[in-house]
Amino acid sequence: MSTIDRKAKEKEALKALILKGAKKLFVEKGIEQTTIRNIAEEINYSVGTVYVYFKDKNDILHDLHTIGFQELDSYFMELYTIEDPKERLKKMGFTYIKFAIENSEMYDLMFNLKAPIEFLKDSENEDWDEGCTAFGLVKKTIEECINKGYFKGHSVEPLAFMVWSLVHGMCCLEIHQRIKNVNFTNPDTILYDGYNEYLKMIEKL
Amino acid sequence: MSTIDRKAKEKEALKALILKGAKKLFVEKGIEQTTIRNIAEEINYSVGTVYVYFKDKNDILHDLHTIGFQELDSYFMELYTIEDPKERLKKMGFTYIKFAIENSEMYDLMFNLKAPIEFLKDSENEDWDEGCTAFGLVKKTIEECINKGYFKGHSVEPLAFMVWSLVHGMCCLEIHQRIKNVNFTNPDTILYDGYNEYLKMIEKL
DNA sequence: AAATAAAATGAACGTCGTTCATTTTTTATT
DNA sequence: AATAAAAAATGAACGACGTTCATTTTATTT
Repeated sequence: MSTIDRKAKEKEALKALILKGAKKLFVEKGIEQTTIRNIAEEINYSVGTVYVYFKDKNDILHDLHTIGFQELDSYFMELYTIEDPKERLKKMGFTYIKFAIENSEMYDLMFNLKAPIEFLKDSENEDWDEGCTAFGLVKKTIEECINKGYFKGHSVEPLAFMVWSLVHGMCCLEIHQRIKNVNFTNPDTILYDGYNEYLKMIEKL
Repeated sequence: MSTIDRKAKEKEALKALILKGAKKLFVEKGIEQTTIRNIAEEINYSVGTVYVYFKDKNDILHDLHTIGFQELDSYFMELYTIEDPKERLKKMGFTYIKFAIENSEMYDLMFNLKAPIEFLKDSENEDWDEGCTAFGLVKKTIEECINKGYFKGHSVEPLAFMVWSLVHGMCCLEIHQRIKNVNFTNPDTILYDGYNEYLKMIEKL
């Protein structure tokens, strides 16, 4: 059945093509401003074809959010070479922020927008696997820190949640333009300055 | 000119009525799901009337975001009685989170959505006054802490930004449903547990 | 070459934000 | 009190959105 195999591959290819076109437009002009018609036009297919391969817009958004987590993983790759867990945790914050700034639309989709979560509700698996994996990395690193004697008096999950919230909050304020519109003395460096406070804090825990 | 005065008051009243109707529907069924037609129907006016009093949907959203900050102020009122700045900073985090959880749609509008910021660009005043005032409160409290000898080695603005980001991040993860979909051991108390880590952290700074 | 199956299509539906010529109501003038 | 002028309210209409599905086009099998 080589025909069936080829067909399956073609279907996968077109699905990937749609996602590629969608992502390009999302990055270019924002998720909200991108329509299904735009995506279809971008890849020279009709609107109807998009709906052959995806149930609805949420379906596209969910797949794209999964791709986003793969890209975040590739950012995190460089962290695996860092032996000391505390050093890794520090660098992780930087990498996370870097990803958010360089991929703000994708970041918003992954961590803020309703679409990917709404899609979960309609599917059989209600867990947010991508989030679990990413957060698991933070938890694991903090666990290593605690095992090494750092962060005395702290619990793994609550502390991991706090650290995640801290960098996530910075990223959100930045990408939602709440920083440059508040009169910081140094609005251009406040993200970096805030990250340095994070480093100092880690040392004091 | 009592007629003119009355007219002005009537205009203000109808504008407030539209905002009240809009807010009710926003809270009930979400901002995205609320249409101008919904709002008009809610207050028994025509669609056209809404556009007599507001330039567009962003205009409504911006006014509502301002109202949101007034409500946040009322939450913050209880903080003014706290003399010790460090104690006040701790409580401020709790109050902030409480507001976000109890007014999640308004919170999203105030701190995440593009609409209020986009509206600023089209107006003469580009500053985000509401945000400046709210953040000024955090800055002032931290400044008092530093003046009292706390937080040695830290700078006011970067630290204020970090603290704001920390609680903001928690609120965002919660209201965007990224908490309950990550397999926390205690998903129901993780917000509270995370806040407690925040308290411990403040003590160690 | 004909029959069958699969894939792609785009017109059409209901709804959205928004506009504006028209109607209704209120105010000012006689 | 009747009329003219001004202000306020209206809702049909527009283009664009996500989505559907009967129809057409293309590919595969007989």
